[in-house]
Amino acid sequence: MEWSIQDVARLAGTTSRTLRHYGELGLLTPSRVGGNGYRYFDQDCLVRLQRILLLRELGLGLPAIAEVVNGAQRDTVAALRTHLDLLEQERERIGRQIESVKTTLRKTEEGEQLMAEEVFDGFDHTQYEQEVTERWGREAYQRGDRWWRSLSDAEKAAFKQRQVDIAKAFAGALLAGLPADDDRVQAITQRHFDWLSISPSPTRGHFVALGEMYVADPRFTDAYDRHGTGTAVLVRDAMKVFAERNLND
Amino acid sequence: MEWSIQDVARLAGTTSRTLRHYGELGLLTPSRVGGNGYRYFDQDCLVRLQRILLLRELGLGLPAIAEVVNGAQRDTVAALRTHLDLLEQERERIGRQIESVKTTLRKTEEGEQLMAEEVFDGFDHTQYEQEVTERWGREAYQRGDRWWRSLSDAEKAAFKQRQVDIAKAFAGALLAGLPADDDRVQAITQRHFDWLSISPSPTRGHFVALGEMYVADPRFTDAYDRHGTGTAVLVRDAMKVFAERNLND
DNA sequence: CGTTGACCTTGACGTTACGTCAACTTCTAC
DNA sequence: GTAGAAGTTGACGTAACGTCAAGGTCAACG
Repeated sequence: MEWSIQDVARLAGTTSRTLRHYGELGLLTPSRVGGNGYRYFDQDCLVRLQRILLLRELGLGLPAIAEVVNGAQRDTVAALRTHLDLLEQERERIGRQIESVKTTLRKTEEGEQLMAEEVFDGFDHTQYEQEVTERWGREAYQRGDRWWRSLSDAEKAAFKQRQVDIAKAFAGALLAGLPADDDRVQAITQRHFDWLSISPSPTRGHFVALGEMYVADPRFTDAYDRHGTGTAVLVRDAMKVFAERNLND
Repeated sequence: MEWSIQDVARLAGTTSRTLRHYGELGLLTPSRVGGNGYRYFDQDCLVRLQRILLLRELGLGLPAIAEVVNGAQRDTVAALRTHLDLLEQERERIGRQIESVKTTLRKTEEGEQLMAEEVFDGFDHTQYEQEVTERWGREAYQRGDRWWRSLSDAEKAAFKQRQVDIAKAFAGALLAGLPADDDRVQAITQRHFDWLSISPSPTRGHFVALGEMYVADPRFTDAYDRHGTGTAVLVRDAMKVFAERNLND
């Protein structure tokens, strides 16, 4: 089963523009892109979109959402459980808001003095951003951290050095004016892929999304562009080509 | 009792910048401005801010919120009741969302096929804008009703007669096959507008909404269609054209 | 009395998450 | 085969603030 971009937009109560936007950010990659460029989405995409919209409603920014749905939680089921938790919390918050308004209503009717804090109980919903990133951040961080700390100092240094070497190689390719689909660039991308594959092996969509993140997240672009401005963009393009040639979804 | 801008920001879980922004838009004027330019807010301001934040959470744009809190609902208590209703609705929507996610969770765990519509049940929260403006229209009608009952019998009779004259004129135009944007029809609409303006002068949106009410409310359609079937529809269309040409929002 | 630090002001420009054309291609259906 | 709905990629616009910059105000403490 497969849906067109308009189908999905209507189903989710959003617009096709929004879906394309999410595509650009590597948030929601179509499961299939036709030879004509048309985007098609499958069931997994729908579940992913459900998660995205949930997180958005909880007030998270799109980059934060990207980190959550791309990186951390490979386990969809666990992620959905967390979402349920947050939704319950949200419902409870609405409940507190209702009580607030009821109080305001009653006291206004009776001309009674009302207390400032109770007027706004349940109104601050900026808490979620923290809560969510904390929850997922902790999890992702712990996984990464455990792995990282399991390395010896020499291994750590080697890992860092490999990233620097690869970044330099990309920067050199950029300087030489090589296109993303050049064989030599793709060879570097293979090294890059291997380097990333030390952690659980990524699918095609995953790899492409990772590429998009490079140009979106300043932390990553810095790591690459310090070796030459524009390197990060080349890396992303090269990753896209690499994914199409070598990975299956 | 009086609060500084920072006090209010902290109480409401927002920022001072936001409060200043609302001030610029005429959404929330400080109850007092010191000789030094400092803004101070009293209890009424807090209640007003509560309403603003509520409407914002329901997805309304700031101009729409301005219309609601400035224009129509002078009666704070009635407004708060409406808000309570909307909040209950919102809570119910969250409930539907929770069910959606639960379904997704269960079916994902069991590897079952999931249905597209149920994945996104409760996700579209664009409905509120409509709902709120609709209610605002109803409320405006009720205000009109109170005004009506305050008139003497003679005044009521005169008012009715004018309506009948206008309705007959519209019916005649309909019989002659004139379109809504015909000058003669628009002249009648001007009379109609003047007739309505006896009650507080309407904005463009208000006038158009009133037109829509004519075809929705049987009490009104009767009053016009008795002079010829289809008159109410013509009236609505003519009002729309008139509003576009002569009224500003 | 001076100064330190928290708080206030008014601009003015930056940012996020899309909305909204524009210009063009592609599928669907009579 | 032609209309019309739906798709594409840019590119620019916008709403609701965030974020400086440059400066005035106020309580308090030494």
